[in-house]
Amino acid sequence: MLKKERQEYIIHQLNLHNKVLSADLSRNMNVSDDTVRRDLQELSQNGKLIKVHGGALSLSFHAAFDRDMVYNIESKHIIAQKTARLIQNGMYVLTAGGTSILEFAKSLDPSLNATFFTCSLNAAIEFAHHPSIEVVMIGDKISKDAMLTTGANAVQTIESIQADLCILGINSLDTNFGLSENDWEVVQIKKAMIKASKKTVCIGISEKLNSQQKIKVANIEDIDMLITELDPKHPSLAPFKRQGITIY
Amino acid sequence: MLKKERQEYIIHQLNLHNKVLSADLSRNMNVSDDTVRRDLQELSQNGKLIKVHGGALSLSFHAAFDRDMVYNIESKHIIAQKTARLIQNGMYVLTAGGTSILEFAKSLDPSLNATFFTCSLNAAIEFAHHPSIEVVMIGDKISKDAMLTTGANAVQTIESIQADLCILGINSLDTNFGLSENDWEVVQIKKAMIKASKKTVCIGISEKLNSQQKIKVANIEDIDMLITELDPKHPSLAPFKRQGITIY
DNA sequence: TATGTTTTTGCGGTTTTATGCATATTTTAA
DNA sequence: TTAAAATATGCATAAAACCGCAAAAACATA
Repeated sequence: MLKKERQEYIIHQLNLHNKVLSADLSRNMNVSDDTVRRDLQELSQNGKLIKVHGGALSLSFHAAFDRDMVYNIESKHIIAQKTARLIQNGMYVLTAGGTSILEFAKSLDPSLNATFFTCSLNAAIEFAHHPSIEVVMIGDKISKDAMLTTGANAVQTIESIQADLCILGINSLDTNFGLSENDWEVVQIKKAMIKASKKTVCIGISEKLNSQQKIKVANIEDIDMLITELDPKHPSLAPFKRQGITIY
Repeated sequence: MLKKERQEYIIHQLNLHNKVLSADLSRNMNVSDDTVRRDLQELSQNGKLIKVHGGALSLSFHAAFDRDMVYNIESKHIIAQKTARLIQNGMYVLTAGGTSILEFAKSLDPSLNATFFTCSLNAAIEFAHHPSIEVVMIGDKISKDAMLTTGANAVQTIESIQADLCILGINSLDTNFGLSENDWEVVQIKKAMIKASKKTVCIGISEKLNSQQKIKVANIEDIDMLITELDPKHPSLAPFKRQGITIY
């Protein structure tokens, strides 16, 4: 069994069960404990899983645990404020979920009048706290991992909207592969959102740039604008600018 | 069960019930008391919970205590547990919002398999924390006061559902005037929910009984069951029993 | 194909961690 | 005050992690 094969198997098992035991892995794959441990270590370093004594846990497991993670809060604040400046009175805006979106919702000008459509429960609640904007929740079955409504019904609803702007949190953005995700259902939603909007804005911390995930959401040319915590002139953003994306 | 997994479980239980008993934990997780104690100690040191003799308390416990609802927290717990017993595997359940509903969502048996439809953002989030139930969010414009989706679209969606049970939090219930509310939009939603369900259950603390509000949601004969914190035999419930409502 | 280089892997020995148990002590509640 | 329950403490044990190291495999390159 090849290294890459093994690691994919591990991730697969993790997606399936949310946890794996080192002993199980080494037995099932017929390799030594050390090899498994090295695999887990590597995957952990690449942020693919959480290594713990005796095995590993999936990332989504940890996410709920450390919701007080103050790690990137400063960056997200900057992003939120930049993004908030884009919204003008009377706009119709589509948004998905993610921490960046939540932060953005909190940063909106209190006097703003606009209409937000969202699939994210948490974003909807955040938007609803705003005194004057209108919030429309797009209904469907809830995907528990993402806390988003997903499914044919949601997609259909989105298709019936003509929005000015679509704001998406970045999971992975790459100049070649474009915007990608690893949850098929969520991808369907985001694709529909992009299609239903005149402009698409991607927001997220720069860490998420130049990485790929399993499923493509959009080609790089479908993205109109990119907002990170970095100054628009920052060299690491130049490749995206060359692809015709407005950096803000 | 891995250490981190256990600790995750403990935090989860705390978020749910605001307190945990060491004995319960060690039994549910099949580990020794010592292990649980060490976990609690570690979590306490990391500021994740407050350790007390016999178990632990959630950090937000005191915050929750300040709120006006604390007064009724015990009652709501009783109501929630009674209501949870009504739900059986395979059921389709419609629910609106309210604190009673939220408490109910937390009390569901972890092994339950059922499908919940709701207009309430907070309820949806609560339901989505459950490991196995399916949650469908009914979409539409969000009413900021109630944090519910309301409108023609939501009503139409509800009409397309054939539910076994409809669970409504009581705002006001009166033997003559029936169930009433003071928000017209919310009334439309609740009416639709009752119509779309085989049985309608009203839950809420007994304080809400024998009061009226502006707009009627349903006649008293449309209510099949009433759940309060009181014993079913309590005299103040007798008038409702006489109207043919099952008291539980 | 041969050859040198890098990567990957498994092994032995050591260290660390996790857990349960026995026992003594403290806390709780009747 | 007293019995029961919960906690702390020290210890034993097994499992897992770590650390080099050397063999094996994969790779590159002439």
